[in-house]
Amino acid sequence: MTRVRFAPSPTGNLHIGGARTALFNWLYARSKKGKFILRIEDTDKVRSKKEYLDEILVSLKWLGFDWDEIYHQSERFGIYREHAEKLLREGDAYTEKTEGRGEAIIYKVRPQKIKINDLIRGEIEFDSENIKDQVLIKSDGTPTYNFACVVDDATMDITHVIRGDDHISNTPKQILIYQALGFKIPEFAHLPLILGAEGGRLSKRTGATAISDYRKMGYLAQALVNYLLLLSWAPGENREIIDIDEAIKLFDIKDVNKTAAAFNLEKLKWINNQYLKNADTEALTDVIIPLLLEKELIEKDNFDRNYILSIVKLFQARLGTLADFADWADFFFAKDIKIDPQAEKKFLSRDFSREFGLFVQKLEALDEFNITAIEEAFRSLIKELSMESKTLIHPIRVALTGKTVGPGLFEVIYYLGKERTKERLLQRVRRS
RNA sequence: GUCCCCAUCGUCUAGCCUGGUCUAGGACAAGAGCUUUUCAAGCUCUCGACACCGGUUCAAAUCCGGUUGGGGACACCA
Repeated sequence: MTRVRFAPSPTGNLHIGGARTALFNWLYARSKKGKFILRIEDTDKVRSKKEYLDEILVSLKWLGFDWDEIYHQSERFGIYREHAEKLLREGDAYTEKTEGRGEAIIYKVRPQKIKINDLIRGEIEFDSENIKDQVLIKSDGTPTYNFACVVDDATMDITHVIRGDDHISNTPKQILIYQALGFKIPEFAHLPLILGAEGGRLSKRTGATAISDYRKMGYLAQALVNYLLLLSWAPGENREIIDIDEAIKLFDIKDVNKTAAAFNLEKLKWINNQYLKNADTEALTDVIIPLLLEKELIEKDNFDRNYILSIVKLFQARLGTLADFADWADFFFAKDIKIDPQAEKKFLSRDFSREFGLFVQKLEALDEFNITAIEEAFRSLIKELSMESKTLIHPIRVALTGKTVGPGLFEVIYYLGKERTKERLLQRVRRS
């Protein structure tokens, strides 16, 4: 039975890199019909925080990575000590006393070559002469990362250790301990790192890194997972949009790339748009409503869901993120619209009192207020005024929406309704 | 400094294992145009890469070696 694990440390939020490691472990487990185990590496009592743990679990669930078992290292200190004492008895480790502190247990590294056969990279060889003796149990009684990791992976029957590239140099140290303890050595697969846009380490400066931040920014979990997947694996046949169930079928750890990949927000946004435009509009409306409430564009228990649904439909194909909706469609909900100063300057610096006034009259005269009728009214007006349609369309759009971009004008007018359209246009009419 | 990993368009990648079908394919971004109602949607087109040097071979993006470049690790952090 394949057993893999994701072992986050609750000393910070779940970030892009961690999510990617979790993704490949989870994907591997599901593709092999094995188990995905979550292990919380909370041996650092000072830096580990409950709120980080909660955030990590919520983010993993949001991404859809359900786990089969969960363990906390802080509950297993006895197990680590037992194993360390075994090494002590067998002469593979020694103790060292530091002033003012307790006694540390240290593993004695003996000369040898260490080979690992990485599932992604092939054979990697190390010489133990480059490895110092390893502290197993610190003088405060807590285990070190490399030791707890080995004891846990072995006792939890982990068959495949899939983790970031940055752990390659930990691997020989850990193999030494596996051997000393007589444990079976698991398979290793080291994933390439994700770099920031400028090639360096992924940091706050190169964009938000916490998964919860992407959620807040309006990215869909499926889109984020899809993007992360593409960062070092390709489904083939030039496909980019792939749902997780299909990825489970096609995934093979051997196909994972060796090269570090730069994180690119533009592409993430594009993928997010692909998911957004294909999303079920009803479901999309339900996730958008809370965002509108938050922005106070609608009031709790006092909004027309069907109306919101029709507006969502209007914007769905062009949204980059969910947050874009509130920014782009605000004029459908706000009482006082914000006019973009640039737009005002460009399209409303001249007086359109006459044109707007006449257009309002045309709209008033309509028997039926629908998109076709509105367009016909507009077309007849520009004909009478011998104007080009765009010279009037843009000013009207800015007066109604405050923006230079948006859905088709006649749809905007229709969904805005006759009253609000009139009101916003007449605000621009100077009485003489 | 020592050890380790990596190297195809600006970015993500396909191809590499099993050399010829590669004047290297796709996507994002960028640029141009169309959509005579905008673009932040759609469509069309353009720009753009096998890091370098040597070797093996009839033939190398593909195999081998080196150089250069990038990244990572060297804690009683995880």
